[in-house]
Amino acid sequence: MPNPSGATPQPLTPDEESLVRALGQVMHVLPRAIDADMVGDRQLPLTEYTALMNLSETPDRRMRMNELAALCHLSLSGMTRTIIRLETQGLVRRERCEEDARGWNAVLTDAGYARLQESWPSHLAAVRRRFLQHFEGFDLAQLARAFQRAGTAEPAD
Amino acid sequence: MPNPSGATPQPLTPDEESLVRALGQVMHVLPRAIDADMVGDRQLPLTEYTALMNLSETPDRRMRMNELAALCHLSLSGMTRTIIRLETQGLVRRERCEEDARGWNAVLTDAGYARLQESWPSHLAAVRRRFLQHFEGFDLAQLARAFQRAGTAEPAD
DNA sequence: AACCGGAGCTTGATTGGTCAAGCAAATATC
DNA sequence: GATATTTGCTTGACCAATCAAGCTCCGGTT
Repeated sequence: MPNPSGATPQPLTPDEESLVRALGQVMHVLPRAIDADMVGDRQLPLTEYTALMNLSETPDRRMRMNELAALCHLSLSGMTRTIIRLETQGLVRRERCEEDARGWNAVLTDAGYARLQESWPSHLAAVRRRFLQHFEGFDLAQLARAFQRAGTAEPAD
Repeated sequence: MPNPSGATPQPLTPDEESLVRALGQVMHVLPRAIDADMVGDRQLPLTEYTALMNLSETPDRRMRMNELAALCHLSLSGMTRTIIRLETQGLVRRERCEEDARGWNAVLTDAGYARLQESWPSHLAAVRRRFLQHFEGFDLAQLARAFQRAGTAEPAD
């Protein structure tokens, strides 16, 4: 706790304040909006989409639960549950891991791959329309680096 | 992704891609991190903090459920439940609205105000440390405007 | 003045996530 | 090589949010 008792810290400047508020709003609105676009379009909730996406980017369309969870920003148990949902839809199948019998691979099925192909354009369109569009003229790379820093759990200080 | 057959839309540029990914990470990590900082510090989860905050910014420390829900980016029922949690901690009290007997006001109690005073510095510090710090040198006002546009549910197109 | 239609809020059911405990396989230690 | 520890994943209990249905009250019609 950076502020030892007593003195109140410097408040935010108006610009800082509105940035923080706007980010709060975006964090709330954006996932729902993208989700809605996709559900309306190709019935894949964002979490499930992300899982399929990450699987598809792998050479043999399979990944260990641990790794997949990390890439999807999900807890391991959250991942288990997501994969179960996908499995019951036939979009993913689970196989025991050969070199470690404790481990499982989530494997993208052909149906899953097909579904992803269907969903991909509408996801992409939503991301552009809802987000990227508003950052034309910005230095995206610089912005991306700042967000990467902010997304890294522990600031070094 | 793996770009298959037919007329597929233009994929994202690498910079766009990393911005989107980084934003995804931030949206996941940041609320949890701030929440953790605060819980460790002054036991106020972010949602409840936001509610108290908004109440405190009002001239008479009270607000109708509807309005409060909107400001907290919460559904009305979500707001009801949050206020109930706060009420059982004695930080907020509910009063029937005078000019409309259907309505309720959430009212910040003295205890609530005190608790907010305690929490405020650590919240502020967390926001700075976890977020604002990484945007030094940026044009914050411009950035805020872009986020405001992105946070407005329907893009005009 | 009795009646609707709709507004303001709460409640019930469901969802999608978390954390903690459990189980089975792997690895380290003796 | 037997036992203890650790790892990988699942399961159970819980929690905070959502939506849809319900209740109460308002206000305009007639």
